[in-house]
Amino acid sequence: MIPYTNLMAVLEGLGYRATAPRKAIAKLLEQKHETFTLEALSEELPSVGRATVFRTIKLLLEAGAVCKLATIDGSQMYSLCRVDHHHHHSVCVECGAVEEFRAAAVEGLIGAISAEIPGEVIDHRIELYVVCDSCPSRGSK
Amino acid sequence: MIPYTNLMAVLEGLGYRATAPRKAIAKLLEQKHETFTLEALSEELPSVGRATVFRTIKLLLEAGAVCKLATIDGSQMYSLCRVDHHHHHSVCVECGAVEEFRAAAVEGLIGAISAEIPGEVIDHRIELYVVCDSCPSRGSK
DNA sequence: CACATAATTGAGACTTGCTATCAATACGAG
DNA sequence: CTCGTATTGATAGCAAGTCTCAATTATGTG
Repeated sequence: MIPYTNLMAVLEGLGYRATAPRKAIAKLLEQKHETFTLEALSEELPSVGRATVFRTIKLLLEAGAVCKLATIDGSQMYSLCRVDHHHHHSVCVECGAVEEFRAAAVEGLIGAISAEIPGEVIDHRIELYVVCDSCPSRGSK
Repeated sequence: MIPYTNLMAVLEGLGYRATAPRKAIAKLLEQKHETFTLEALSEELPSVGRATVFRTIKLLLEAGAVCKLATIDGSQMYSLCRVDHHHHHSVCVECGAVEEFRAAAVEGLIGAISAEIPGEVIDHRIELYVVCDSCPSRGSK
């Protein structure tokens, strides 16, 4: 299965019902290439109740189809995952565009650092904040 | 100046007055080797108003003497910085103990990744989640 | 040291982001 | 088509943090 191009299928695969609100959310998300906040998403879907938007994103988060990221100032934002393996994100601080990357080197580095710090490393979080090529302050290359 | 062993001096250096509430907060923080939440900190200092605790931590955050971290589930926590250069954190998910590390390799890696992703990397966030040696599920080594 | 004054404090109202409740509704297996 | 259960949405609630403003306190100056 190509995992996250069909969010409704992901939810149905987990036994959730295909309701109209969920379909609307899935459809909107599949077209999103930027980070979003739950509040903003809810505003884009006035026909769907706030609580349902929040609940559905939570389901997708548990399913691994959506990631929760931290902004540069620490607040929360979300992003659709287009790959199903472990990955990290680079986020444009101006437009919110998200890229997913998987650098084998990252995992190697984590391993190396693990050896140097006390305790057992069980998880990690890496986020890069960028200004993307199409944003004004860079000019389109 | 050894930067963050004397938090009150940091604040005074920035022109802030040495008030009793600030001294109490500074003294408590200097002894903390674990992450904390603002709420918890406020509870530990019943003699200081909630708003003042929050405001003072915000000043220390701006001064770079305190860092804001994300828990493994994305919520916020804070930690005293004991070094004044760029660094990252490893946090014990059980007891909250924080270690600061600076791996030159990290910066090298970020540089290498920068070359591979579109846009200009302007900042990054790396956090390791560990179970430290003195926590029950590891046993003290 | 006493004063003037500007910074600071604290109680509590408010905001923001998210979760829980529960009666009404809609999905979908049979 | 029918029924049982999952789901919905309006709203109340909660957690974390900020704002307001009158009262208080630190500090430079005389």
